[in-house]
Amino acid sequence: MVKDHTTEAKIKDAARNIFISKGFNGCTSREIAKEAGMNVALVNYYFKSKGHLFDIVVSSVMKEFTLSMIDIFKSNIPLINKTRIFIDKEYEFLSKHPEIPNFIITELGKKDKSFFELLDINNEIKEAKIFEQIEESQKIGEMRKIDIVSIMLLMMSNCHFPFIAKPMVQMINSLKDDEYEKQLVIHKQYVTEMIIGYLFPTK
Amino acid sequence: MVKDHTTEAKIKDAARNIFISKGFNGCTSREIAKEAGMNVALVNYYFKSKGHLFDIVVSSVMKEFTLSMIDIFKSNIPLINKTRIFIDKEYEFLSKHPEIPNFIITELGKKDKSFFELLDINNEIKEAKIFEQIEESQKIGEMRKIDIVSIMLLMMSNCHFPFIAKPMVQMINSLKDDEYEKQLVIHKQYVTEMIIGYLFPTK
DNA sequence: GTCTATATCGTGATAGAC
DNA sequence: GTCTATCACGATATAGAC
Repeated sequence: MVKDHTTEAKIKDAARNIFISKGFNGCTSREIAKEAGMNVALVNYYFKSKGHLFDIVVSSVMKEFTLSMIDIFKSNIPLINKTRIFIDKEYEFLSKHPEIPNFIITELGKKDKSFFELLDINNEIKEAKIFEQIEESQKIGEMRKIDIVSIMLLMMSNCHFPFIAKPMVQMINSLKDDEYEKQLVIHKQYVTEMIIGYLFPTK
Repeated sequence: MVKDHTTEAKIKDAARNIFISKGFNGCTSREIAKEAGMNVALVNYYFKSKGHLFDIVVSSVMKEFTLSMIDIFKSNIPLINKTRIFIDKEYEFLSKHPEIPNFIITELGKKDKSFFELLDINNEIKEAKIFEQIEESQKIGEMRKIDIVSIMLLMMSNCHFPFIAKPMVQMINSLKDDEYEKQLVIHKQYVTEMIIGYLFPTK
């Protein structure tokens, strides 16, 4: 996404856009080259092969995606506020990059799944001390006692699905793009209210 | 899914399985023919082209998918029970066909989106009188006053996402397949509790 | 209906001129 | 570095034998 004007960066940006919206098998090397304003040969000159270029894009996108998620965990604020802000930031990020979750899920289902080792997201999360914060909040009776995986599933389900399933939901309800955008703004409020109310019943 | 032994049915079943798991561009006609135990020529003899066969499979899958969703709406039971049963049935259906939502969403993003006209799901839903039931429940103060699209989004988010994002969630939490299955059973309880609690605050 | 053989085209990748 | 031209391969689709 960086606006660098080197040839290499132009190719990578074009590849990113096309891979995300069409997937690896849904596009051709020539298409990427054309989007970048050049020839196929240059793509292979800089990135050796389509597959190699794809791997680079996937790593880059996944890094951006996971970092955007755990970024809020690092801040030193109360858990209940973190929860609100997390939902807020997720909707903000996904409004800008609505195709990324689908891209990651789809391509993750095929590949050899060794990307996450490379990204050491686990270390990043542990560093954020979010687990301790949840445990403490549950101990003092502020947060409902639910395992961490289910908490993550609840949060991600209600943040990501509205973006992932946009074409399906739009079609079922005959909604235009701008109507669906407005719906999302409303929906975020409901989601926040529901999740906070469920995870923190005393508030 | 019908176990018919005609050649045509064998091809359609094979195509269904492969298209759902790999997508249109992720497989070849030969692969489908081989899975069906025959030659490429026969596939085109019965279905004219790969694209035509794909359209037939998509229509069939979407019909099955939408009917499974609105089936529960037709029954003549109280709304709160319908809500519980809907979640139950969705998890049951998705456990059997975990790849279908992703398939529909992905392929829906590309195509010309005229499938739903063909399926007249709208008529089916209206026939089920679910809208009137929701309106009535909201009027008597039983159900929280939320628009129908957001209600649908809440339900689908929490039912579908855990299946759609399985590879991602599994990877982040280093869960094996059987561990994730157990997680889903637990999660369904939380989801039911949370949604019922939010949509029907007085209960 | 079912097969083998083949026509036609598009794709990934590279060689080689500039 | 950047281009044109080309190779090698695999894909869809079909013709034609049985």
